[in-house]
Amino acid sequence: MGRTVRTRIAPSPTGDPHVGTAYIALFNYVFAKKHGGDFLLRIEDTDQTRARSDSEEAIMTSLKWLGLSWDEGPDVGGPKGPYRQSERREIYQAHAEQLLERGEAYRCFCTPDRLAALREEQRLAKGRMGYDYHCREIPAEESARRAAAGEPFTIRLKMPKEGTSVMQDLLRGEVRRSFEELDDQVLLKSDGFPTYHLANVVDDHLMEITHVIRAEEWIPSTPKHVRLYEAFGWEAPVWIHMPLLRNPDKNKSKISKRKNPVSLAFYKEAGILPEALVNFLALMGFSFGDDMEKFTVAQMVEVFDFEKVSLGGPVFDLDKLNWLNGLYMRDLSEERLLEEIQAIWLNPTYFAKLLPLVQNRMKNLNDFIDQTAFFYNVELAYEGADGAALLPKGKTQKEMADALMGAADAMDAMESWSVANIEAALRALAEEKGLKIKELFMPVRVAISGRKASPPLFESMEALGRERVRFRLRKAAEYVKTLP
RNA sequence: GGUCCCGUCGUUCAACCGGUUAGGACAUCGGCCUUUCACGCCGACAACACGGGUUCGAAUCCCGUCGGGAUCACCA
Repeated sequence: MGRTVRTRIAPSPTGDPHVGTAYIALFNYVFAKKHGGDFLLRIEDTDQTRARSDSEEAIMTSLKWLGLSWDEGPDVGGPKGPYRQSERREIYQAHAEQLLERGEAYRCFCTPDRLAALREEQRLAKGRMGYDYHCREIPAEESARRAAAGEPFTIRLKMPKEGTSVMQDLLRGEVRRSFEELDDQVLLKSDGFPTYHLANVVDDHLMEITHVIRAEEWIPSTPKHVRLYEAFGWEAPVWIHMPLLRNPDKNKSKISKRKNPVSLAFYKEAGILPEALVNFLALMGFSFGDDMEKFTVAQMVEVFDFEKVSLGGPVFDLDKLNWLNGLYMRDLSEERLLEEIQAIWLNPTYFAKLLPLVQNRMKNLNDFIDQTAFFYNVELAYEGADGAALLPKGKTQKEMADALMGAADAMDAMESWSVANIEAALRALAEEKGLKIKELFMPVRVAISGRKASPPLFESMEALGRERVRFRLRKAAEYVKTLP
């Protein structure tokens, strides 16, 4: 020991900052601080096709909002930078090259088509899945010649074909897995970018990460990482796999945006205080001791120990979060309470957004309150005559539930949140579902405003924000199933 | 399906490496407080997945079964 503890959170900027990211970040942060170590932020943007431009900044904003600040990262820099993987391409290429020279890896010239066909074949045969070593034995000279000739290739790690991989997990003990079921993982893609596996191991080593605290879903691929450390001749970090947050559905599946709000932005819009959210996240798996449930991150740092972490997949339960948040609300000073409310809703910026939407509908100043009420809360009640409009004449519950869920998905899928994009997405959806415009727009209007009469639909949705809109569309989809 | 991980009230977290009427919290249901609601307080309901072992004694240790989850990409 004696080495400074260093942990990291390594999110991929592919969308809205995820509650699971905050969850894992919290434990990384707390563990590092407990041991007087460093917590770093590294952006894993090696997938050029999925990265979203504004996502990285949103991630940083959200983590800061929660009070989880990093000692080194893309914004603050640090001695082991850069902290953005897209800026480290040469490093990965050099390391892949090194593995090639050592005979620990090889070039693979298989096309995506061939690999897809192979997978399909294996799936049908119900046999062993994974790469068939097709290119593993290509002689070095031939491999070099084909590469030089411009033939596209990936670089794969040579895994042992037999034997057992052993990994020590701090929380779970020894985890063994036979090499026979592990194939030769691609390390460097044909576009020259590394896969997670390579980038992650290289960076963790170069950044001197001592403890890898990540989600359980990584357990199956950890043997590949262990093998990589061996291939490089490096010392592996301590592995710690946290349980996965779960949906409140029957099976407790891994938390997902189709079933549960997962965006940190949603919780902020829902009026949750950051200290309550982070406290709640801590409760997922961790017990403070003495039945204490309300505590700060600083207090958690004091007492933290992985022995106080349990492994069952915790269900993310909004009820308890809201109760906890209420506790924090009551503790707030009037000054701070006022500040918070002003910051989120009662501010000129937000008013400026809403006023144009309702001005010509107003007969007096007080109408503003009535007509914009739905912009200031999260969940709407659909009982009553207006709610019944979620189900247009001649349409079935199933059809409309499907359409509303489709709308929720469409809202998520669009690149940037704008009035024009919202409208285009909804028109496309109506077409796709075979609905008349009003058969879709009225239900959507009711879903997001709770009323049949509302300010302009797309502008209202835009002002409401993506997350609340998606939440309401999902809720309306559930509600419509209960309609007569 | 193969492999791996997990398994205490509906949910969450306890019960130190075997001995408890299995505890706290959320939710639910009662009651008190209160013009109402909320808060607060009091109370009720409610769990060791199942089957074998080991042991004087098992929620706790071992094995099996069942259940759930994750994973099997040129995504992370």
